[in-house]
Amino acid sequence: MSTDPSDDPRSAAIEQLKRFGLSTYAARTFVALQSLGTGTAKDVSGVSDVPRTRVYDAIDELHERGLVDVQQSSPKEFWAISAETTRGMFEQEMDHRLSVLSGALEELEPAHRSEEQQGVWTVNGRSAVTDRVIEFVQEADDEIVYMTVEGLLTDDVIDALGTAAQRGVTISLGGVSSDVQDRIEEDIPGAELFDSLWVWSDTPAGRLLMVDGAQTLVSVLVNGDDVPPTDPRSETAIWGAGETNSLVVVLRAIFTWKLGDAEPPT
Amino acid sequence: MSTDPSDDPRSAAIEQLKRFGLSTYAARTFVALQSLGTGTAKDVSGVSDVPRTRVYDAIDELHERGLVDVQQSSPKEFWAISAETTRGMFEQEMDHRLSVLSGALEELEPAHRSEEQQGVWTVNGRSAVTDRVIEFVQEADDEIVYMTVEGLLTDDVIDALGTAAQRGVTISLGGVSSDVQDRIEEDIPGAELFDSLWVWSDTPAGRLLMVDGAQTLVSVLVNGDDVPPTDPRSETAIWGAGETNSLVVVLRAIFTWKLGDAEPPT
DNA sequence: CTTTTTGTGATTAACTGAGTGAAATTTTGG
DNA sequence: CCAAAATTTCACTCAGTTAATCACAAAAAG
Repeated sequence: MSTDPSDDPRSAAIEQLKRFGLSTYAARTFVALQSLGTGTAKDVSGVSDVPRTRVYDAIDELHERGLVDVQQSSPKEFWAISAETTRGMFEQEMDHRLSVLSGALEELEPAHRSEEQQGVWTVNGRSAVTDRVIEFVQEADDEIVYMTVEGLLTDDVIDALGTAAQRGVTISLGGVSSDVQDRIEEDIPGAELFDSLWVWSDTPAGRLLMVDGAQTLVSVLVNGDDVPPTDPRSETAIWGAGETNSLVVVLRAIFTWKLGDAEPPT
Repeated sequence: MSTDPSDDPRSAAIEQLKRFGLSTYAARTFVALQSLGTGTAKDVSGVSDVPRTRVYDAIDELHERGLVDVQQSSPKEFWAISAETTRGMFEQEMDHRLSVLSGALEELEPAHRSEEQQGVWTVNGRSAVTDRVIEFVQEADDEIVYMTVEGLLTDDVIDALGTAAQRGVTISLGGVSSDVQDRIEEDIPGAELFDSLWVWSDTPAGRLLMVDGAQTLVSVLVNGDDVPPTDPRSETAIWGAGETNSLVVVLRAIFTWKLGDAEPPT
């Protein structure tokens, strides 16, 4: 609020640079140089609130990272790389770090994951919930039942469903308004569309997913205490896995009944 | 050396997670959970050296970020998302932060950059040098002279040269062994290849670039004090811009003389 | 009902990093 | 060539953050 990116590009940039691992002085110095293009320690100190005597350390840090070039004269002059080059620089570093991380994590990952579970797990945040949905959809073998409200049927979910459909998975999709039905029929040919099962519209409804009758997820849109309802963080979900998981059992019963499926509950 | 990623995926992962903004406890906890798949505070504390009573705070942090799901029971159980999902999570966050950063920086960037310069700038590190080379090549209008040693003629540089060639820029390329010449002729049709100008091979040679007779760069491969010669960091360059820049004047003189160009030195 | 385990909160210690100032070096002007 | 001013480097203090420990409340297990 106090630092809206568009309001004050300075603080926004400084904030991000710090989070990318620069010290406060280095971040401030770089931003100052960015607007100056070129300048001495004095110039930098003038527009950046960095003590002049500390500008040199900051420059060292930046020079090491390749973000600033230095002119060996007295007074020394400093030159910041372009915004575009900066982006490329960090992009590369992040790519690298991501590879290291995921490589290491994969080595640690145990063989078996998320088979039979007793309890029910909770997830916070829309993107985390979406991730979980996609994960489950990707693991589907036979059948997917997915009920959702308009806004939450995003492209990535549709993609995952489409891929599953091609794999031969039966897909039942509920809660979709007629506007979007055309698109769905195009992207997911085999999908069977059904209407919302119950009083779905006036509640803070989210999504409802069942995969192979053994993995289920339910989400709601919370009018959080400090979070506006439009905020992506305002979605919370619970999920459970395994034939005998309580959440799974309940949802399977409901769906089997309502959709009039052939399979009887176990 | 003490923490080779492949030697110890644990510390490598923890290191990266911390750099991505997690606290030490959160990082350790996540890594522990990653190898456990699922576990209680006690379990986590056992394998991670995190005090048991602090595991809960760490989990809070991770749950906020969507990296861990929680089971509301007693004892609470925790579940870490898969390595793949973790990567996706951070990838998305980094993408976003990069956009914010480069957006803010572009707003700050002054109109004019790197026109006439008096001094000579220094750059450290191979990637930074390469960036500068590409930047200059992209700004070329008339003529590029580029002399380099084999290993430093990477794909991205070739791409940039190719683009410039299509723009109608004359390209002279030196120091390329006959092996690579075929490839060059294919990628950069108009390029004129010439042999190394002088005793180029036994020196710690790097590259030598001149653009439009007004922008030049010279690099050497330093056998750094603490840096092995193969290390990408071991390249250092100086560059200067402007018709009257001293480095530019010297190099232009040499090239004009050696290549027998029509243009006389100013 | 007692004992053990689990979860929450408060408190202390250690450390990193921002900020300050003095000393050494270099430049500039006489 | 010398003196004054500025530039640069270095050492130190202080504050804020975070790791770590401890004490206590709540809940399960026996």
